[in-house]
Amino acid sequence: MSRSRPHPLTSSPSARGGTAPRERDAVPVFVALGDATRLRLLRRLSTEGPLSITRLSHGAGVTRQAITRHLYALGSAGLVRHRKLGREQIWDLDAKRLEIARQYLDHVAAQWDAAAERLKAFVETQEETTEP
Amino acid sequence: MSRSRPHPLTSSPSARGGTAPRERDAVPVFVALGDATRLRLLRRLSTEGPLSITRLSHGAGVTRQAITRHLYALGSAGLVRHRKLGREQIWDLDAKRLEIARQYLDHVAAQWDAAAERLKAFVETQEETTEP
DNA sequence: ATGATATGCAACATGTAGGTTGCATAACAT
DNA sequence: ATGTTATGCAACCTACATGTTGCATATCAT
Repeated sequence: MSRSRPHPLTSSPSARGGTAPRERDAVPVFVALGDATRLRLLRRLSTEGPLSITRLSHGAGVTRQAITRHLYALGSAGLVRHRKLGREQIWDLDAKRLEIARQYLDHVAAQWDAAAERLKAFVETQEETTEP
Repeated sequence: MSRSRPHPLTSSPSARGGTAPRERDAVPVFVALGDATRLRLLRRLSTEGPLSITRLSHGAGVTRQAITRHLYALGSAGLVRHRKLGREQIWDLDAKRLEIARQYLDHVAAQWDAAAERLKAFVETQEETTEP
């Protein structure tokens, strides 16, 4: 959809100016995404907007404290952030870091695109040398 | 770069035909990607082509057994596969599953794009409205 | 002031990821 | 036949992620 359009929110420095995202930077993002509860939190935040811990805990299947930890996990990966609002703590997506994460994903996907095509070409020429 | 071009290998059904990838399916992929050693393995496979366990172990910084485990971890996420070739075990990327993984990433990225724009619009109009 | 609500903090249990070492086995080279 | 190379298998260790419970504290509503 909006895949190759330059984003207005962030000027996307690292991926464009020649500096490809390194594995080291991508790892914590993937780690953060590697949990069903956290993915659900991200989806809720991306569809319902900013929410408090308590609201995010409802229907989550785990305790509020567990949700709190997941939120901080997402936070240290730079995917979400929070602000205090009265006695509530409101969490929302961090657009800036989200853009960076998106570039990681794009980068990985592009790598795989290239690899897939190399693989295709490879298979076409190598098919018979391996096995009967 | 090759982001919006329809892929020849797989006709990208899920992003088009309505079946969006669920979190449950994406989680193991992200888990597999959430490790520096494994990302390096994927990168090597995507640039150097199919390699044996021993070759993948060289310069990896950990033991061969550790690499073996990482490879099987990537394998159970469907990102790589292996075949026996003499006394060697050759690992390579699994193009089919890779395409599915790529769609996950695209889906997530698209979600975030939309959320980012909603956020932008939200901030522009909501700056003063605190609570419902 | 008082009770209800939202969160913070800390201790604890448990599973498992990631790594190691040691030895066994299979396939190759000579 | 024999040594070398590539891998398999298993036991073991350690750190940490995930979840819990219990209690304390801050904020709100009345």
